[in-house]
Amino acid sequence: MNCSDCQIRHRAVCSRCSDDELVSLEKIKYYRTFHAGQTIALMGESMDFVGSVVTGIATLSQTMEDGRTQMVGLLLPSDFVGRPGRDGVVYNVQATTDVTLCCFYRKPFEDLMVQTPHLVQRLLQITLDELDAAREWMLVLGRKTAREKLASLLAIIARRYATLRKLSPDQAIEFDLPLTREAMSDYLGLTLETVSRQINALKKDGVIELDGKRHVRVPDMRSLIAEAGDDADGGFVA
Amino acid sequence: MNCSDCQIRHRAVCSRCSDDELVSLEKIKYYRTFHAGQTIALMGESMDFVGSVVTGIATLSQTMEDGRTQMVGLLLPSDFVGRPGRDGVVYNVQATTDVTLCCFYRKPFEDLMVQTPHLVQRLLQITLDELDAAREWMLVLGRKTAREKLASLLAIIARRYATLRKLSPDQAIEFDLPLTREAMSDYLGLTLETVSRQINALKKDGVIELDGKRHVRVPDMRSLIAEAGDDADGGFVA
DNA sequence: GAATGTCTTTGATGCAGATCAAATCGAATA
DNA sequence: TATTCGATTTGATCTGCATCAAAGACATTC
Repeated sequence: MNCSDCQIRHRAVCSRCSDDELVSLEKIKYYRTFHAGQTIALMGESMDFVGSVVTGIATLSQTMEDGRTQMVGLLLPSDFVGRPGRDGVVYNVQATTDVTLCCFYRKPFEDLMVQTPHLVQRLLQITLDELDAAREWMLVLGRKTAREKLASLLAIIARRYATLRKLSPDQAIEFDLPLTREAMSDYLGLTLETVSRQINALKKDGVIELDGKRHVRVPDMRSLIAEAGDDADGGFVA
Repeated sequence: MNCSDCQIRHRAVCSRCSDDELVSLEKIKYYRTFHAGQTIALMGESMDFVGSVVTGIATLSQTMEDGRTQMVGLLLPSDFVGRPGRDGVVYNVQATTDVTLCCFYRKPFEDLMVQTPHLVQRLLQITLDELDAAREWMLVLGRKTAREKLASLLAIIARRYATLRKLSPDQAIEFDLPLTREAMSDYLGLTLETVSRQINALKKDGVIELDGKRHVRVPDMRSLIAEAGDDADGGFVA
């Protein structure tokens, strides 16, 4: 399996590399899988690879001494993992579902960065995207109500699924929630009880449909986005 | 005035450039000042420069249609401004105090980026720092109490002042608050009344001393950090 | 030195979401 | 089919912060 075989073309690293660069990347590439719930990297440790998510979902989170935790990143397939040029990990990285990563050993990857400027350009753009997402998320955390927070999260996930499956933005979207109520609460700065109540409120109001506890159908993306308090086109990616 | 004359060596752009690169940067550099309260760039517009803050304080913020606003970035002297490789501005950039920017025209700057890989490396590191700060801030917004939020903000500002003035982290720090109560509330996802109450509570408890409404003295950084709920060494930069 | 405007403080009250507690559901296992 | 255990829902109550309202505190201008 080589880079262009990955089921999903990584937005992250090799999707725009030249053939030569792909060959160089191939040499330092390996795949690694983690089980649901498994820790990928722990805050304070050093991480010897960078890479991207091929399948599954992982999260980045921060924890206070007393146990309060806040998720600060949600990694879906094609997202980049790692901090090129730095060895310390500053958040906990955890597999939420089973996860396959396409990894590159960090040291040789960094050597490659020195040789191939355009790889660094690419990483800069990825990082700017992550920064935009983080800042959009700050607005959610700081200023939105619980209902708007839930709608925002569902909209993000729905949008990503639609993109991965190449659906038009108009049609109804259906997907399985990749997160537990608790993980959602960590994402949104709420308690899991509030998450449960708000999801069911959105269901009662017809904004979403639920089949079981995890399967969600969004009949009309626009009304979900309206609930999220975003302007029509807005809304962030990861 | 050339790049190395800036009162503060920009962490942002030219502080580690070679002489050649500095010469190239000089050619596309200019200074620009904004008055307190003035808008530097408005969301949706395009911005024709990147640069860094030489003096004064600027903020990045996002606003919902109904007027709720959340600050997503605080730019202190030496911080980088702009989004290399992109023209759209996705937040409002505003001068909080009078601000001097050291600007580089964006187009030629981007050309320079292609020629000088190490400049891109530098920008990647800057952006990773901003991302770390944004994520730390997400923990503040999502999980901290009003008192902890205030202590966190004061700690950030105090730390930055200490760094700029090269004070040892142990000694008492004194500074003028660069933000109004309202700006602080936008930063922290609170109301200005709550900000006022919590500041006065911290004063009453001896964590900070106030002289007038803006001048703050932190007799013991460690107790402020403890109030912020951070572990001793933790705490982010911008 | 009165008037005006901005920033800040202070008080009273209300409510969204937290907290505490106990069911209920569903999947996996025996 | 019964048992167990994690995930989720539901209910009752509490509380931290928002909201609404009004009164200082300063600086600036006339």
